[in-house]
Amino acid sequence: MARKRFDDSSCSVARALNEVGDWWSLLIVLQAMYGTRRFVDFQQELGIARNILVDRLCRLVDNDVLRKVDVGEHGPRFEYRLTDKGRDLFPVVIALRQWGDKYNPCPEKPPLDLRDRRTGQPIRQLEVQDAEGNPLSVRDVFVQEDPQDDKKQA
Amino acid sequence: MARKRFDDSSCSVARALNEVGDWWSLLIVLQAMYGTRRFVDFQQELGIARNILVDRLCRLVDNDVLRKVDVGEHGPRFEYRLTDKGRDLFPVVIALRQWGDKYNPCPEKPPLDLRDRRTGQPIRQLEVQDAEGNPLSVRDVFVQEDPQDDKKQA
DNA sequence: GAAATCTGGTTTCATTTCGAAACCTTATTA
DNA sequence: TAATAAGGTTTCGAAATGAAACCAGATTTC
Repeated sequence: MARKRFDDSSCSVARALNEVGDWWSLLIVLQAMYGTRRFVDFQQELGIARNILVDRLCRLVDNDVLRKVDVGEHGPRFEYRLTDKGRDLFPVVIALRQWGDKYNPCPEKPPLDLRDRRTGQPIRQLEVQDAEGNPLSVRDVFVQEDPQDDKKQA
Repeated sequence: MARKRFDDSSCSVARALNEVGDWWSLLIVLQAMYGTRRFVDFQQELGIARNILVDRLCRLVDNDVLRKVDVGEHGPRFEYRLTDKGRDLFPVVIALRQWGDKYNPCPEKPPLDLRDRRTGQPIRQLEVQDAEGNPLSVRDVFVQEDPQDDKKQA
């Protein structure tokens, strides 16, 4: 892909977006979190063009977000399953979902109600927190400059 | 834009990606969180083409993620500032950053060290939690079906 | 055992989008 | 008066996208 890429960027957000920052990749990961595993199912549930889906699945596999597993006992069958790295996108997806629910609720339906399987309770609102668990806003944080200048521990 | 859009999608993640799900929008928001406000600064710091930047800024303004403020006392001057909605993308950005730091660390530099302005301590790792604050993985959650259909308990 | 089907793709091609560079307009400064 | 700055717009070639047709191996159906 010839879009400007950021493989080399010193910003890890940019590098993360490099892997899952296009229109489809994160939706594919989301579908996978819902349990979708097979090519045709991704295709139908997302309504994505097949060639694009191939491209994205390959890229996600290359980036170790998904694993392609041959389950073909009768006929060609493959499954695309989340890796640990892929599952670790859970907070990203949840953060996006909560933001979407807050600012762009669907007028008809209520938002999807995600709950803890164990207790049946809704999950908590994600928030950025300080070391003690107090909520932090954008303005409450700063970037600690490279501590190698002043001799700090490693 | 003629990419498949999801304005109508019942999935709030899809609707969120609709607003900030392209290559540049979230990076613009990130820059804004770092304090960038002016057109030329976004352009130079991100290395984005000017026409694309115009398009994305307009879209972010339309979607109420940024506000365009005329600060032109002498000559044309505008600032693009985060709205509350834009600032609420903070957890999304942090989730992406932490994921990127974990799986795609920059080999040379250490990751950006975000700290709490008040205490100087690093911020906490984001995690999805249940009502009591215990961590939840993808597999620990389920989608509560619309409770009006069947009278189920949790 | 031949035909239709399912799965997981490729290929082709028209339409969009991207990115770079040139240009434009208003206003300020040298 | 000329040069510069800010914030765009225009143009154009290159790349990505999406739809639909095609393909190939294996399998069920008749």
